[in-house]
Amino acid sequence: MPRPLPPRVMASTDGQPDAVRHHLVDSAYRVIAQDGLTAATTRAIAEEAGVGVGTLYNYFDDRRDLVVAALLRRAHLASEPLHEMASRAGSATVAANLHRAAGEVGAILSDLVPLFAAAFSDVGLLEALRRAVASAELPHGPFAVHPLESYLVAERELGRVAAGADCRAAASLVLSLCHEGAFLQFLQGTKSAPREVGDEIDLIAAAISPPGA
Amino acid sequence: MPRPLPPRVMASTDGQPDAVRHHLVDSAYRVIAQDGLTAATTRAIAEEAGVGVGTLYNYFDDRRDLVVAALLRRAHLASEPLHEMASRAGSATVAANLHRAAGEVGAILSDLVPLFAAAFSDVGLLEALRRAVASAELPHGPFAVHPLESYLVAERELGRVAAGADCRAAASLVLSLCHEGAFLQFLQGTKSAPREVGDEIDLIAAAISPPGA
Amino acid sequence: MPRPLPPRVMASTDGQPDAVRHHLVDSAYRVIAQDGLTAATTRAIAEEAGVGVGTLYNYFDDRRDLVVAALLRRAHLASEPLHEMASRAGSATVAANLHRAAGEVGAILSDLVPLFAAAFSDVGLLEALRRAVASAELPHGPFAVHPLESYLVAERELGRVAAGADCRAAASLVLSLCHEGAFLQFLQGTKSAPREVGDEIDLIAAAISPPGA
Amino acid sequence: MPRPLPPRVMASTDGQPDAVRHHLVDSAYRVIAQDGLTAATTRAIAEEAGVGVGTLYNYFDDRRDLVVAALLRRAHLASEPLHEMASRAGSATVAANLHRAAGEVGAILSDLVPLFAAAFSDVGLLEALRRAVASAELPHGPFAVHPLESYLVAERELGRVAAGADCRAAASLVLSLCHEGAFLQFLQGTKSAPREVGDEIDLIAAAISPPGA
DNA sequence: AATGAATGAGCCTTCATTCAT
DNA sequence: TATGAATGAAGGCTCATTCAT
Repeated sequence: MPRPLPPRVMASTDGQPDAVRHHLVDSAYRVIAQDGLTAATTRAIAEEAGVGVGTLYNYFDDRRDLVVAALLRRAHLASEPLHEMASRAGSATVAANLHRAAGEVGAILSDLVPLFAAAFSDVGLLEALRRAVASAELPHGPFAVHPLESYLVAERELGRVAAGADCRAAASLVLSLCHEGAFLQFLQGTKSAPREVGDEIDLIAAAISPPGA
Repeated sequence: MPRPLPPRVMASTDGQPDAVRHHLVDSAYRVIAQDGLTAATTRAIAEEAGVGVGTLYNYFDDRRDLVVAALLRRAHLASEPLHEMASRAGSATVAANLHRAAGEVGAILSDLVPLFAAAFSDVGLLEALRRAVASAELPHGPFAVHPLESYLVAERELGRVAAGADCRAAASLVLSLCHEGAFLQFLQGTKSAPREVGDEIDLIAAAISPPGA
Repeated sequence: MPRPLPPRVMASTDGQPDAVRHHLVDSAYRVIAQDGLTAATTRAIAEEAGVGVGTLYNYFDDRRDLVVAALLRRAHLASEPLHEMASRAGSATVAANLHRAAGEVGAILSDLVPLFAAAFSDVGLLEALRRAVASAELPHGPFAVHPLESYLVAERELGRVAAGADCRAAASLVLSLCHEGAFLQFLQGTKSAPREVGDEIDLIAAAISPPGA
Repeated sequence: MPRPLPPRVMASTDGQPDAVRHHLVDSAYRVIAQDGLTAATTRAIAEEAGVGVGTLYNYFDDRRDLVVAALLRRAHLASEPLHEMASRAGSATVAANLHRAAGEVGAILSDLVPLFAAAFSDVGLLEALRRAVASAELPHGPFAVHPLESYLVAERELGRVAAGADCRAAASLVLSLCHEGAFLQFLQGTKSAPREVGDEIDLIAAAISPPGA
């Protein structure tokens, strides 16, 4: 007699399998984000989700599956806001927009880096993650280069970026900076001040500014 | 329960406590690098070292101690070559030197990033690592910024870098690039081609080149 | 990993959690009684119970919890028969009843003393035991003084014990005797003859007998 | 090259094998008394004794041997003062002397009971202890009955104890009382007040006092 | 298709004992 | 004969997974 899902879960998923999956994936993410991958036991995840342990196995083959799904879904959700970036072309100044973008990307990566980095501890998990990443993401380069590059290209078309500037490289540099910032901040402890990257952004902005500026 | 270390170990350590410690630390490193932190059980490390499990506890308080030592020692060893960088000022071209430096740093970080990132999965280990890092390393910024910055400053004094160039920011950008490259490469699998960062380095080199160049 | 408890266990517990708990507690008792606390490893207890090790942890927080429960439950069970003692007032002779009581208490303590004494070797266990004993038992003095004292008081009211006799002290002496007997017998080996305490009981009986007797 | 014993040990033993044995036995006792049998590891004992672990095995076959020796030697030492008891016959009052004896025996047993009781946790140790006890001690009854009985017999000869009194039984009762007191006090925690046994002693004293008293 | 008790492999750690020095 | 590093069996405990309900 398949008992129905508990009311609380039922309410937010309506029992739709996909919605339940998302609920479980989000619960897994929350546990990992809060207490680390090591603490993300099936029991902890089930508890966070408000379901029985066994239920997890009705939606995922095993714990690894669920964890990988949590990492990827989180990456997807987190990077969504980035896509509006191109629409800012022409407004404010290029340097200001890059600063702002760096802040936004930095916040996103502060979420993601610890998760993905943690996967480095488990070769099996890492391979599963690699397969998933290879098949679904990053077709042309590192995380989220695209939106930022698109923005710079748009600015170049507006003449606010030098005609010959390598927008891809510039975008890539900004992202690298954010990436490393997130990595180091987590390594040094969340309580430490976020890394200051203003000078580096300025340098990039200067490098691609049009000759007359 | 024979007294001396097994011949194989004896041969390479001569029974010197410090040499044995190093041997154990290196064994731990090899296991972690190859199979991930999760696989670095005391048994696996002892086996890799050719030693009984109990022996580990004659040299380290606990597994964490040993793992932290492995990470730090590796970081120390790996970053040593960087310090000759400043001596290259004036030779070849600045761009070429930066490309070369990026290659070297990239190789080093390919070693280190997976190790440190793996620690993100274990809150306790991470804290121990933070303490160790905070007390012994990185006094003025991210990993290894110093040698590269020193090199650029030297070049600036030689006039091969623009007088007003922000050497710190430039060095920091190069390192971020390498850092992210190492991270992504490991995420995508060691077999994948190392990330191409030439364009980004060129952009940086151009940004700091003296006006007339 | 079959779901239900193994048939043998299922048969005697019907799967009722409380019954299973009791089954485990009794198994723990048997191991401790037979082979000593040191031999009462989680594996040994699980084996005696016909259950997997992990199952123990579904019913108890840790080994100590289980052991304490075993000691207390045994004490409870063993001392139950004592409570009918008061009803013997007036029958037979006081001396005969004391002899009989000594025999019964002796048997009980032969069960209990080895268990509790064993706990003396483990400081942590002892403290847990102290807390349990302090909170749940022995409110007015040593183990089981009450029933015996009640009996003597009843006899005093019947005039078969001297009016001024200190029933508490007399009861306490009888119990001390039994206690030490159990201790020494266990120390000398179960096979040795139980200690002869007849003379001591006679002395006590004489001390409290009414003047005319 | 047999290094000599460390100076500190050498000083107090002069290197005499028997003195060294005693030193080790005493060290073992101190560890057991302070932290319990569980804490009496070979390392802890060796440390307390100021010698290397290996040295223990030059004087004892194994840890058990040493522990048994510690328990027995301590019992021997502790009960020595009791032997002067007989000389108190005729002085003060019998009751007072019994109270005093109870106090002294109680103190001794507070030392011994925890040690012997702890041995109950280890069947192997217990058997070794039984053999030792059987061969060397307690020929006629429980611990230290003899001195106390002798004292009472002497008093009887002086007429301060009833002619027909069973001195053995009376002595045995006093000892039982002390024994249980020590046991319970340890069970309830050293900090708890020592058990009050005055009334019981009075009862015994009254039981054996001469008719006219 | 939800559950959670049962399971046992496997983890980290301790410790009595040995033996080359 | 004193030493203490080396050893590995064994201990307590966790946790991914299964399956009867």
